[in-house]
Amino acid sequence: MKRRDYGQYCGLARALDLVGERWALLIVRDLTIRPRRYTDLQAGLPGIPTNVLSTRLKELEQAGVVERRVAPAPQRGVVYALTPVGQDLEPVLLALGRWGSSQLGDPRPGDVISPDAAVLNMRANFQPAEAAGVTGSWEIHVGDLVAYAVLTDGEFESGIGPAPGKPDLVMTARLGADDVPSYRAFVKAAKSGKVDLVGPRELLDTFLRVFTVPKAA
Amino acid sequence: MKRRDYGQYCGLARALDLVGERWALLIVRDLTIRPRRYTDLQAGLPGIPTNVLSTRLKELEQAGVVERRVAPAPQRGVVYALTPVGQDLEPVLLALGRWGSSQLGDPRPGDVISPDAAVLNMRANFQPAEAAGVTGSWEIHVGDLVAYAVLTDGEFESGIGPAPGKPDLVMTARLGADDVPSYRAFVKAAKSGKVDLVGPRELLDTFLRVFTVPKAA
DNA sequence: CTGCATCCCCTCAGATACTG
DNA sequence: CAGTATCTGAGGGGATGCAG
Repeated sequence: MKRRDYGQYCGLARALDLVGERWALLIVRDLTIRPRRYTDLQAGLPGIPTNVLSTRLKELEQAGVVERRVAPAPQRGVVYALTPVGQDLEPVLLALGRWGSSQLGDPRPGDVISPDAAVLNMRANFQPAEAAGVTGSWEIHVGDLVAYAVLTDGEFESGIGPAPGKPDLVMTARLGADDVPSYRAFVKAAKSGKVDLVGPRELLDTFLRVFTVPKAA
Repeated sequence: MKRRDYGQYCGLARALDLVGERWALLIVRDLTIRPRRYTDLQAGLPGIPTNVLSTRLKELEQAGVVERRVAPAPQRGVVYALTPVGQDLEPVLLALGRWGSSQLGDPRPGDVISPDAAVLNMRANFQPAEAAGVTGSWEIHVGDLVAYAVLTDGEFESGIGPAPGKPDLVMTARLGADDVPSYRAFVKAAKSGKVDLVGPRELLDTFLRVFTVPKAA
């Protein structure tokens, strides 16, 4: 299998050789949330041709970024997961995601908003400095989307779906009719008080402090 | 001009829409070092077809990443430079560069090593914590490549060519016959003492502390 | 000499259909 | 569920042409 490459001895060029092909980093994005099956990835990447997904998975596997596992008895089937090398891509995803977010205006009609994107966005907004020593758990509801964040003495974990265990604060955004259920929309709603809370109110401020980027001066 | 896009309301997807096309980030890489002319870019990106370079520059311009300037009297001609938005991509380049470097083995025959790659690599290795309060200037020679780094009370600047002003320390790597003149090769040489110095020896240790990533335990 | 535009070829993305 | 097979067309790779 001849892979075309940039032919430069350069970290950036090598990175692009490995994960620069179309769709590759979006596949990695979905896998950072949790391991997925083939059809999960298809569903999370609207518009990806099945042959491209198939090809990318093979390439990423060969690159040592993705691991193909045959799941054991209970559910059985094929599951794709990130290798440690693939997990090391998270800073890249966050850097790209932050930059892209700053270039992201209002959603255009037809834009899909996936739960994975929302969780990535929350992670990209995470402020480790503000989180130092903080413990707590939050559950986020925006439209159909449910996600959670758990802080254990500053250690951050997040994912799609209801929080594992009982969350300290459940937050449900009250969206306008036209609002798309994104992490952005949630934060916007939360900041303007358009959010229903189940739990202590102070934890909302904590959340906003730890999980949003402060406005530049 | 209809640009295909991922159709996701997601920072990462948007970033890839804007700078995810082939060659785009390598063009940005070269422009982070300094503004360039069309032919400079061609020379720095061996293998890029001229029509692709032309197309990318237009796309990047439209994306607000690159600015096309018509240089005034002295040299006259067209110069491409990064806009502030484009400069904000530096964390992305560094993150990708770091990851890619970790996946970068020995240079393969035919691999080109460009000065831009070397400077990006030095920047990616920069340790702000170690640099706090440090002032000094270094000039690096590896094969034909000359680059410099200047620290002014922790503020970091770097580029291709001889240092502006008289450098505190000039370092020239003694390469083996097979060694490719990369930043990596320089660091390797410097760490093993295979480097000729003009200036105080302690500054070499300072350099290695500030401009290399410490080995993980 | 710089700064592209044009042409041709061919790979690869995109879409759909189909199979173990 | 997890892909493979097949077709089409856009766009990358490479060479060349040409105006300012």
